[in-house]
Amino acid sequence: MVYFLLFLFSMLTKSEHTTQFILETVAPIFNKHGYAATSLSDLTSATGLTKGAIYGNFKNKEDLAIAAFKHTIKKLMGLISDHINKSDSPIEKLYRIADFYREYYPLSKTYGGCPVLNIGVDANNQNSELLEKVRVVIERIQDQVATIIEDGIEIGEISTEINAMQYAKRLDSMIQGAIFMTYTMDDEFYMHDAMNQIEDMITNELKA
Amino acid sequence: MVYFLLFLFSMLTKSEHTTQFILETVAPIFNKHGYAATSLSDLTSATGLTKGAIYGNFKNKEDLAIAAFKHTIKKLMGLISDHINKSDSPIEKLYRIADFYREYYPLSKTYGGCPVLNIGVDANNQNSELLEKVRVVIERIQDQVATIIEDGIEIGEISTEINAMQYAKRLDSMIQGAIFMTYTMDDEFYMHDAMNQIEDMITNELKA
DNA sequence: CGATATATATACCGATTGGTATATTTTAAA
DNA sequence: TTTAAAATATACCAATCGGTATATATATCG
Repeated sequence: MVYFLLFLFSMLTKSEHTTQFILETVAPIFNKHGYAATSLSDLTSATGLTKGAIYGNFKNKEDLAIAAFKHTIKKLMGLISDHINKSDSPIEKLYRIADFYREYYPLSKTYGGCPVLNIGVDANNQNSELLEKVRVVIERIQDQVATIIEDGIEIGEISTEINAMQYAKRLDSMIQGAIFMTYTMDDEFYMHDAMNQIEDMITNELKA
Repeated sequence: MVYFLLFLFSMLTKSEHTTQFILETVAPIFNKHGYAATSLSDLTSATGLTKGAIYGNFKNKEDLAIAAFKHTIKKLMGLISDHINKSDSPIEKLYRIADFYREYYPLSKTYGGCPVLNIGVDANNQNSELLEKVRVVIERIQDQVATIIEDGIEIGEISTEINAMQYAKRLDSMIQGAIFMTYTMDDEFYMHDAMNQIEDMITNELKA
């Protein structure tokens, strides 16, 4: 009975809540330190739980790292989707992507950095399963941007000359470069300059 | 006597040769796996030496990692300088930078990846001393590119409208983004597309 | 409440970690 | 060739690693 009421209100059982709590606490640590440099003791001291609790909710360290990555991605993708979908116009959505990333440095810091960049670099040559998850996320992001561009072409907002997927990849690459530079140099110039450049590209290259 | 002859021929004593050998063997490992994920046993088994030999040549693991990073940077910077300096014209030098990076993926793989990207991400939130070395390298690269642009402005090859340092940072950011995407997706499209874009920028924005 | 199931804590495992003190080997110079 | 010094190997250290078996505590439900 109590279980049913709990389920109605929060959609989470007590144990599911613990799982979520672990993910939320642990994700920034994996994101900041990388897989190998994150020890179980880091995780127990951060959560205040013991290894027993953690291994009761996750099979092993790798499974936890993968779940933590997915957890952060889900949150970030939700935020950018919300921001983009405040407009219906494809070209406006593209401007909104640039607008979103202008605040990405302080925002992503909350999650311990950009998970695509950090886990992407960390997993390469190290953890093929985690790397595959990053690749899937990148492909999903690019598909979404390419779809926006294609929609824009269809309704005549964007030039028919544009190769949607190629352009989506180009934008993604520029954004990731700006993220890396901003974090490494601790200087938001890179992010803001890249977004200025992307807005110019939308105006001068994409607009029909 | 024998020492003097050795010095004449190779400019390296036996022990200096060992130091160089360790660096050359160890640098790609640190570059691929990151600092924390590289263990002393990885290094001893790769070099065929023992911990005694390694700690006889380097103070500790961190010092070795820093020396290894500098070692790889020195080699890569030498290669790009050689490539660029085949031309005297600033605008040609910029085209030559794009040309160099077209082959950067297979080239940098030899060294275990791009040290700026890999160590930059790995050292962030982990190793402030190593991060500082990466920042110094990035600043040096940007200074060199900015100087080329300034030279181009001075001799009338490049538009006076251009902010040299800002443009150097923008190019650097785009290149690093292309490196990250190329490595993470294992797809040279990103690198080649970015270099096409950069060549267009040189032609359409920089040229006087 | 009492019984059962679930979740968490405790205690422990062998293996590995970075690092060091010392023994041994190799090198350089007389 | 002998000797002193430098370089390398060996053996060891306490601490920590990821993981597990088991004990304990906490929910859940009849």
